[in-house]
Amino acid sequence: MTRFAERDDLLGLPVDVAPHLLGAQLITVVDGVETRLRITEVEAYHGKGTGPVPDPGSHARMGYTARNATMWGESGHLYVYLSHGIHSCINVVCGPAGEAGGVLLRAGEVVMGADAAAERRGVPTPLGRTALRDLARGPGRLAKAMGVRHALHDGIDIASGTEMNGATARLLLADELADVSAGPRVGIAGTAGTMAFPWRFWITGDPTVSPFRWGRGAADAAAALQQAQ
DNA sequence: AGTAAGATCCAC
DNA sequence: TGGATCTTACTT
Repeated sequence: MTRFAERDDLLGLPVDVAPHLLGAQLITVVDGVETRLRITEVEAYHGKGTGPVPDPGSHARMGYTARNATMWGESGHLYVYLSHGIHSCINVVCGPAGEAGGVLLRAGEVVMGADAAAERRGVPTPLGRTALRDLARGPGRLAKAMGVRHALHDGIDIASGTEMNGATARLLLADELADVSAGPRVGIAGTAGTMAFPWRFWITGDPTVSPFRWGRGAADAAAALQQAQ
């Protein structure tokens, strides 16, 4: 925990950068309130033309669109998108400008500002052990707990720490690589959600890691695979 | 213009 | 297990 992430730290392929974000801290200051999150679970997403193989599960799989524009920009910004019309989710953009890629922050432990996070989540305080564990367990909960919203903060820069709509965000890197496990991504249809893309990474044994759930297409693919054997 | 599906969460 | 809730992107 010695220094903030710079743009160059995030210049690699998302799948290579992702494990290094485990154990790092995302720090937000929203309307003067600081919250710190120890990141425990992430997923890598590439774009069209990014990396040696195409990623069929990425928002940027088909190329540049208005929605995924931030993914194509320079590293160190946050791609914040709306999921299912309800939930904001946070990605750390990786790779050089002109190449799409990001690391989705799926879960973490709130290590500072838990009361403010609970208020944003609508969770009653004081927080019990389970409520504290669940505060940022899942990508939608995580963004809400940190006060980051799609409409306000898509594109916010964590490398410069520049303010955007009342918020700043930074990333404090971990000193050492965590004990990392890898597996299929959550909620992704088809092959992209199977072990063909083991691009979900988490800190082994950490209680804040979100419970695994097969994506619809992934479940179908797995069933078809079982059938074939 | 219409529609289907979605990187999710919560209550039943 | 299904409904909420709405945006995006693809089809007619």
